[in-house]
Amino acid sequence: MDMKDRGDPSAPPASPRRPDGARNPEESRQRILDAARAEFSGKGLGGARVNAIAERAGVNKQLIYYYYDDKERLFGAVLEEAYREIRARESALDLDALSPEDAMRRFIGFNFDFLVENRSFVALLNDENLHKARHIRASEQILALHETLGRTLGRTLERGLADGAFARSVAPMDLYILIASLCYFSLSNAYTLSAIFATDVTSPEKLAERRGQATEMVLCFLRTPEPPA
Amino acid sequence: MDMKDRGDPSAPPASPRRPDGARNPEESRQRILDAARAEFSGKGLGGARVNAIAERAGVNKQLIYYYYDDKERLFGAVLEEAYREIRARESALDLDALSPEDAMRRFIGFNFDFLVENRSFVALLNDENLHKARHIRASEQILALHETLGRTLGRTLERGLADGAFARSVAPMDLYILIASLCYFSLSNAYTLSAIFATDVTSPEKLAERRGQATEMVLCFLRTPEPPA
Amino acid sequence: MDMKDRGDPSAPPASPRRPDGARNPEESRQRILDAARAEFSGKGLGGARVNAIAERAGVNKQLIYYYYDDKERLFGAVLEEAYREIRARESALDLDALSPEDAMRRFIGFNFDFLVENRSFVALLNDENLHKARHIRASEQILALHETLGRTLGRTLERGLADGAFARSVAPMDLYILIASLCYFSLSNAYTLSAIFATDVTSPEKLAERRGQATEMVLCFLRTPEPPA
Amino acid sequence: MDMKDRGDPSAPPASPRRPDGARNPEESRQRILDAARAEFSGKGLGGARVNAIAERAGVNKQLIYYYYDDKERLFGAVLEEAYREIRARESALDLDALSPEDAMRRFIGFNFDFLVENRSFVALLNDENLHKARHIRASEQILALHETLGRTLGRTLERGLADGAFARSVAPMDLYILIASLCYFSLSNAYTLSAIFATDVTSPEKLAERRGQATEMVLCFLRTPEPPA
DNA sequence: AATGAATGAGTTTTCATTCAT
DNA sequence: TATGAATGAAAACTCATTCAT
Repeated sequence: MDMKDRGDPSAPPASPRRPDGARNPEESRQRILDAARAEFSGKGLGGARVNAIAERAGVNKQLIYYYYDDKERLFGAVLEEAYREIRARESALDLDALSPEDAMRRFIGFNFDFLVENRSFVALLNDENLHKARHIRASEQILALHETLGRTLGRTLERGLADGAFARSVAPMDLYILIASLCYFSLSNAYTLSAIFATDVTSPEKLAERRGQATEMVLCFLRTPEPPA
Repeated sequence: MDMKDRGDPSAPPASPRRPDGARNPEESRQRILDAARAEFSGKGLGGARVNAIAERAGVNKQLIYYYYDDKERLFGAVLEEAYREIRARESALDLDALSPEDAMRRFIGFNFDFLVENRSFVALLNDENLHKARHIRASEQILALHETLGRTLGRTLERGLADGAFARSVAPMDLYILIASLCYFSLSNAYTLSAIFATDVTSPEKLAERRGQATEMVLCFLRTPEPPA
Repeated sequence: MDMKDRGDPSAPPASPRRPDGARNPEESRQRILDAARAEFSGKGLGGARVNAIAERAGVNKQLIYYYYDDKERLFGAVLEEAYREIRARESALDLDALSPEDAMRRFIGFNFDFLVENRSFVALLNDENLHKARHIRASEQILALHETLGRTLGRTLERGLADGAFARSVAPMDLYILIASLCYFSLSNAYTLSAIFATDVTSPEKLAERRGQATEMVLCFLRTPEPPA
Repeated sequence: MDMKDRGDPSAPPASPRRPDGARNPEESRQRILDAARAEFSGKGLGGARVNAIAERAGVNKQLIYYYYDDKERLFGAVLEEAYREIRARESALDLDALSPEDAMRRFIGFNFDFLVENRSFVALLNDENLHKARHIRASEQILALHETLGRTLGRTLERGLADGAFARSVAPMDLYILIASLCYFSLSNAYTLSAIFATDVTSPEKLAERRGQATEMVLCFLRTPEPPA
């Protein structure tokens, strides 16, 4: 768990030029993307300022338009990169190599940890929902990333049902949503919850505790046979 | 379950005047509040337009300033009203009159249903988190509303532990967060989830199913004794 | 010939407020319109600067948007007012009270003089043609103004044919276009013609001469029977 | 009448390279000029976009600056080429070989036809007038092209007066302007006229008719002796 | 001869807010 | 209590032009 959230690179390197002064288009693009992610996750699409992004990135504002056309598309590109990252890491979990229960623990733990360490992704998603997922739906890339999402989880589930580790049958999508709920909510709503309970609900201790509870909860659920209706 | 979400009153009554032509300050205030809620929940604080709110409310823009001083305070007032409503209904549940398990089912069901029927509240909270709960923290009223939040849930929990219905001890706040997670996430992230899974995750059927799963999950969890660490 | 071209009011009154300091929305609107006409006719729609219009009008720039929504619509409003003026004056000519030949002379003379004194109208029309008459076609008002345009000219023509003053039958629209050509071109192309001929083609003497020639030309044409094809 | 208007080459050849892959500076220059003419005549100097010109020409934007320094000079070059063409064709008419009346018919017909087939030239001139003929006056080449313009027409006029074909003495420049008026106006103002009269004033039939009328008008005028003042 | 990257100045437009009645 | 007029600051975006290769 050594990932770093690109969400808030407070100290932008002075210039996108290479030490030798040469231009570096690839780096420029990436710096813009990083700065945009920080700005968007902190202020939302509407609240983000293109000016601020340019400053954070240390590039001329117009360069943003040169590469990304407009704010909307930049937002889409940021989302795309963020999704690509989580899905890539998820694919690397190699759940099939673990026992169903361990695989499930690992999947839940990964999701929890990823969100904790990528708080900006949480903020991005919230905002994307405000905009009715407009950018996601416009991005074939993002949609393609998720075609296999249910698959891995589904396989683990089936293996568990087969070997008796699990006793309840759930649709993979539903299971995914339940898991994501438990990982996501206390981060997405960290500020309101903390205000209301007058305590920091994202302190390391609380997070550790909640990570355990989420895992437990899902496993309890899967282990218990569905009660007869 | 007959509550109506004030979130989107698309057709504003023609005028805040009463039939007899007299002015009606209370109604004006409320119309502004309703319009603001619709606008804020649809566009966020940053994306909402004071102009649009005035139009929705069918009042002059300046009247908004007359009553609410500025956009921020208007947002705060909207939040306040929304919180007041959910907490008031929650208090009316009379959990103590039910068996611990039934009380727990009722509490979860209520939360689930309330959010389903008040999608605008979900949107409002998301946005408030983007702003680091600034308005909530500034509102003594909202904070006061929550002083007893853990209490009722805690009592139910203790009753269940006492009579053997529950076997696991959780801090009421943590339990509340777990429950809220399961109720809230698929609504707050309905658009992104629906896009990604290429299906409507908030169809009535899916919602009913998820309501059941959330309840089951929490009860399984509470019934199962904590495994020895 | 005492009309004044509103095209270039170089010295804008300092403020749209009345001497007593009161606001004066009607005057504000008109000042914006006048300033816009000057700016548009001098620079074209694309070259005109909203800023410059605001300064000329002595009003806040935003007021322009308050009244006219955007630059395009402002341009349309300017066109509309200009067309309304020429057509109103034209209607006031009372051609039916004159002999056909005098009526024709008067019509031609009026058109010539109007354009000379409203050079900004000529510039406006040129620009509108660059934009494929987009604004005219969008304006029902302008279109309505012209429904009777051919009528008056047609009547004069017929009267002349009836009493033998004229010997050639032309469609009123065609006649109108021929007349307008002779009045319009040396004004619309004054700069290029003057450059090419290294002389001022719009000197008062030249204009007077051309006015006479245009009249003569049309009358010669109308008096001469159409040669057998 | 087989000339083609370079005004709107919508499909730019794929590349300025020759089939053998070699660079082709002369072609690049010409492609830029053609693209510029299309863009300028469609949008005006102010509305034209250097970017768009580059795209139309299929060359890199910077190449435009390499060859033409800036937008203004490019516009001047376009004008220059356009003027060169019309004057060259005009010189080739060989009016002196015809009877005065035929020569006059030919001159008028040529002007009419040239403008019909070079609508972009008309648009260019309109725009140049918006800019007070700045570019023409700056171009010695263009000015030189016109030194003899009045000459040919003047000779035809004199021949006609001498042999009695014409009865009216006009300054060649004035005659030129009258002729040009009749040829130019319904093209320069085609859109506004068509809008106002709710008909296409540049349909082939209308054009043919107007061509005849213009010729007739000028000849009537020249044949009729000036009335005593 | 030709190109992709980068920029600075400016443009329209938006928007919360205040003025004056 | 309610409104139409007016404003200043800032926003996104545009565009001709230059840099560096």
